[in-house]
Amino acid sequence: MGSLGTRNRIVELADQLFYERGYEHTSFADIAARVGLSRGNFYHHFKAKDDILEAVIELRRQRTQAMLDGWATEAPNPVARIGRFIHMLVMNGTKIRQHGCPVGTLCTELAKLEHPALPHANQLFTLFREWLARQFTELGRGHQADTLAMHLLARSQGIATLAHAFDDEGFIHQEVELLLKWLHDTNTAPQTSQGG
Amino acid sequence: MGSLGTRNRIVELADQLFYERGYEHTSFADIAARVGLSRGNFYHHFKAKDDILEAVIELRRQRTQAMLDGWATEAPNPVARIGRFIHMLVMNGTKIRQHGCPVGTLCTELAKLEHPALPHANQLFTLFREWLARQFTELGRGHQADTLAMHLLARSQGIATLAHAFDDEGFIHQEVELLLKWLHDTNTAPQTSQGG
DNA sequence: GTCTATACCCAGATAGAC
DNA sequence: GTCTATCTGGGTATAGAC
Repeated sequence: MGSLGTRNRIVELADQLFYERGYEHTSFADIAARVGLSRGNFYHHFKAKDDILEAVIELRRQRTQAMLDGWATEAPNPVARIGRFIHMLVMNGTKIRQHGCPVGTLCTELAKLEHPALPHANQLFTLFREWLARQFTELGRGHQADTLAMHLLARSQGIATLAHAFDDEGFIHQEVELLLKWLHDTNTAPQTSQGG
Repeated sequence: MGSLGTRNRIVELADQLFYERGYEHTSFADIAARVGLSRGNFYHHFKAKDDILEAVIELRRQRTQAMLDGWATEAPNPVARIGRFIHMLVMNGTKIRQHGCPVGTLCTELAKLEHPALPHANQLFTLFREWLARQFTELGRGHQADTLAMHLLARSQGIATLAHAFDDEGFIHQEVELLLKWLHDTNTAPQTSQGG
């Protein structure tokens, strides 16, 4: 219990630091200081830095899955569920302005490092992609569900990147309105249109 | 001339390495090895790593400006000019798939590092933003030119991020088609619409 | 202008006492 | 399980010979 608690605390705080400062820029000393542990004691819980990264990604994966499951049960229909995804940009607006999208920034960094954990991190994107595609399929858009999912994912990524770079919250709201309009049009337009 | 040539070579190759591996992950040794210089000799040209970064950003700024100037003279009208911007995603598709957008990935990394060169790097975004806004203004969209510019910039960023993460070239082509359609619709739709 | 040698620091990682 | 002390490597940066 004590051990598990400490381990969980490490992963929790490493998760925050990796998001705020990036993976490479976060040192053991940084995490240890925030947890309140000595550096030496660290290796009792994790043999290597890569192991902490894997644990952090796994934590994010589980939380993302739980969030998507929650949306799937709370929201009454696919349009409302996709609306929850879009609304996430507003809900997390402050964090996004400060640190960008946690998924996008991590995957981009790991790709540049050619880090072996990259495929694991990309699963976070895939989780959203497949969940969104499932919603579009339920809307009768099965033949282009993945295309629509990728389109929405890309729009969200771009919004997060620019809101971060320009530290602009109003921009998020503008773009969220456009996305909701797109979602509506996509559902009422002829089935051959992909939106845009 | 010898000195200037070496300095330019350093900046040129540092530019490539920062794009491929990221700024923090690129060491002096990496650059020196690619240039064919000893580490010691490096400090004859640049006192600190930050100085190389500034020089790289300045190089990119000048090249971006020259590219935008070129588009402004080559393309006969604003729509064609904006089309050049969109087409950049296809032209640089291979690099984008491998390393992402050079502007977006640099700004995101420097933001996480809280690096003092971040405002300088953000100028690269601003260069595109203002150039695009000018094109929309010429199309009679002055009252929402900046909004449209930001929208297009965000779409491009998102496309680059996902093409990078999923290493997917077909996705770029799909999305470029949607962007061209959006550009067309934006020009024919009533002036109150912001596109989407 | 270019090199070798080296100082210096901080990171990841280990050993072993308590 | 936690600590201090320490090793090792790689990074930035400097000094000084050629």
